[in-house]
Amino acid sequence: MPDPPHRRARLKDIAQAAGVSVTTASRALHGVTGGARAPSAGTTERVRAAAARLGYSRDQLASGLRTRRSRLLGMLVPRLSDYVLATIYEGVEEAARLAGYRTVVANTYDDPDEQRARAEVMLDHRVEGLIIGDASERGDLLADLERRGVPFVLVSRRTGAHPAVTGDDVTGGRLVAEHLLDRGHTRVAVLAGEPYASTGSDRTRGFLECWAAAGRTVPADRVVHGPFDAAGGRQAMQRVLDAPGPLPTAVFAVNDFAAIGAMGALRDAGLRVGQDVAIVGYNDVSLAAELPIPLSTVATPNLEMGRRGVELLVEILDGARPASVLLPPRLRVRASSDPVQVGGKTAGQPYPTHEEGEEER
Amino acid sequence: MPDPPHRRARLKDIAQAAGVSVTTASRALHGVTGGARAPSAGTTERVRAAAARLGYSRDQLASGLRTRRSRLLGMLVPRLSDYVLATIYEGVEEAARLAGYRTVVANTYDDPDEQRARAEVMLDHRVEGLIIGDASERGDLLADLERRGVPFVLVSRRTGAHPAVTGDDVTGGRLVAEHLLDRGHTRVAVLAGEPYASTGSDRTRGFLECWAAAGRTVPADRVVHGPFDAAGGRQAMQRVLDAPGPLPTAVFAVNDFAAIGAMGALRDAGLRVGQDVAIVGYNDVSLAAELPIPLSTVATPNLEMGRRGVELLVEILDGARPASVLLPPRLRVRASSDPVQVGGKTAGQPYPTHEEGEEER
DNA sequence: CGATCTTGTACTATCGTTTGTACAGCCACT
DNA sequence: AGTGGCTGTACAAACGATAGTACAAGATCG
Repeated sequence: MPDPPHRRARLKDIAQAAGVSVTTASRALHGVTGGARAPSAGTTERVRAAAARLGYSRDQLASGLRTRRSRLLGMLVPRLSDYVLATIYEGVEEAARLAGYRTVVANTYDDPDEQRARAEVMLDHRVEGLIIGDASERGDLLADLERRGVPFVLVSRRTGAHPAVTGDDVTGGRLVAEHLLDRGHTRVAVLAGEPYASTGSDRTRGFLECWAAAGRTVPADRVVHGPFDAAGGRQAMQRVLDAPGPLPTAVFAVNDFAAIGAMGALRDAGLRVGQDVAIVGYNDVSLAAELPIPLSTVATPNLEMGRRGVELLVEILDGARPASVLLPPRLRVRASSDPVQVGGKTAGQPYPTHEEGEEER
Repeated sequence: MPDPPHRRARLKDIAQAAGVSVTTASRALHGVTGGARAPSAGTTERVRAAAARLGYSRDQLASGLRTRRSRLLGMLVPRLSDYVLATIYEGVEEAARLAGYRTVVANTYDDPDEQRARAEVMLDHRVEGLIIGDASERGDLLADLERRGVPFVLVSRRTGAHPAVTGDDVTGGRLVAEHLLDRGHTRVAVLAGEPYASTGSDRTRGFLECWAAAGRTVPADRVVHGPFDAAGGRQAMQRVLDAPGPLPTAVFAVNDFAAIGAMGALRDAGLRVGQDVAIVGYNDVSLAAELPIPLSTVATPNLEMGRRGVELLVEILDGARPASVLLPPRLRVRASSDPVQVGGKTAGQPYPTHEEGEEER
């Protein structure tokens, strides 16, 4: 027999069933705060039983209205179909749950207007804080939020002095440069991602600084911006290939998917990835190790980033002013930049080989 | 100068500023329903102006409490870092917004307990309906929801007679079988995905039925179950390669990421994808076309699936009993199953070639 | 054995919004 | 000129839960 449709039990029903007042029912079900007294053990037991029997569950809308606490955190991402951000969100969701919060998430497609609109909707829902995964140099949302006193943290990308949890992208870029220098490369191209995202620009900067420190240069037309996906990587790579001058022997793509797209473009141009051209990506997406030509890349602790983001935000909600967090990157060398792994044949001079990619899981 | 921290304007403040009652302010800001009368044009204008000036925005908690309408839809997914589900969610979010709803989403990791727990939390938040992207043969959540009168639709996977929006996976499997038969393959393996998910099992069934109809059989140990990701695909492929008997000349993986993992395993075994072994995936993820060896696959309209899911749910909320929707799949032949595209060399006998993969965007 | 303290419970106001109804003013009509 | 119909506004009661406080009963003390 179906229940009367959509009639969830209210606290009043529980109280009635247990023969107590709503107040007592409320206090029996959830710990007592403040100076009020707790119901007796017997009463508590009766209320609990009644609640279980009637399938009671608290109405979060009403509860939140009264307590002025939504226990809700909002997250903004460029888009969830981006594996990296989706993974970060998984970390956010997990940590938020542990901390007693729920989360909502919205795609902003890196559009400042969307970003603002989605943030406002979340604030209408009285989220207690925001986790911003799409911080960008454009738009004034962050300054505005700060002025209004809305608690927030950045994850993945940083900008300005706002509290952020990011990978140490400058170091990551440097690791890649060191690796490629170590393998004897001199002509290199960088697929640098979107110019407004710190992830791409920091990785690029770290790379170029290290490269320059080794006394080598990268011509300006060999640093190409483009979207963080396979199609974007393919296009950017194609632009490099179409440019005049000798082809690069190594490519650094600041994103694995862009790297995969670039692999396609290289192959179409008749070049063998890992032999004629080395390529290194960034993020170590789960796919990277499983590709036909496994992709060298830099691992970033994405789940961890999400978790730490929530922790930081919770600290801020508790009134602290925590410092930003930089998570260490880790180079994973695979066949795409290591001719030895690809089958022994070397491209040009033989490179020294050393295994760095110790797996963790 | 910072506003008094965290003090959003309430309707009362607007009313005061405009010199009217809260009632009138409420009616001026949002259309009037029922038998009540609308404020005059002048009043409405004054209220609107005050609201804009004070930066008012309705408190959804309070509003929802009073109206008993949260305008919130909940979606359950196995995990958002699964590209396919993330894309479906993008469609859901978009359509929900157009229909005046907001959405929340939760990962269930295909765990029945998580699934139930997350659904309950959403119902506590008074979501008006659920979009279930992780329907499985296990667990009794759906029957339970139905009994309780909770409106829901399934997307991506179907089960039982519940209203669902899915791809026509049986037909999709058949398309792949026809393609491989057409190319003259006789020995085939199927990487069939998780046994509890209709996506995998329907695609497998469609494939096997068509294959059988052509008078060919697939030995039981050539139909291997496993996770829908690259690592799962690699493992499943490895199991096929390790089995006794002659190697298959074609592989159907019911998921693109599994197909990519399988490509890795094949390559490790010294087999050339697209020449020695044909491989076809499923979903046409954006990566598939950009791979070094572009992957043949079956395109499923994922965004559309999400959108239609919301439409169906909204119809249900309006009291209708809409029929399930099957979206047509589309075969995209690329180099991984077409030796001509791979560079002219054929594996065994020459196959007829025909281009089917007209792009849309 | 009466006064005080403790303990458990209920009463009541409140969060911000919406909505049924009451009411005051105004116009037009007979 | 009196009545009826409109119109625009305000009052007050919800929605469901929580928190401060008041109050009744039992325990404890001199």
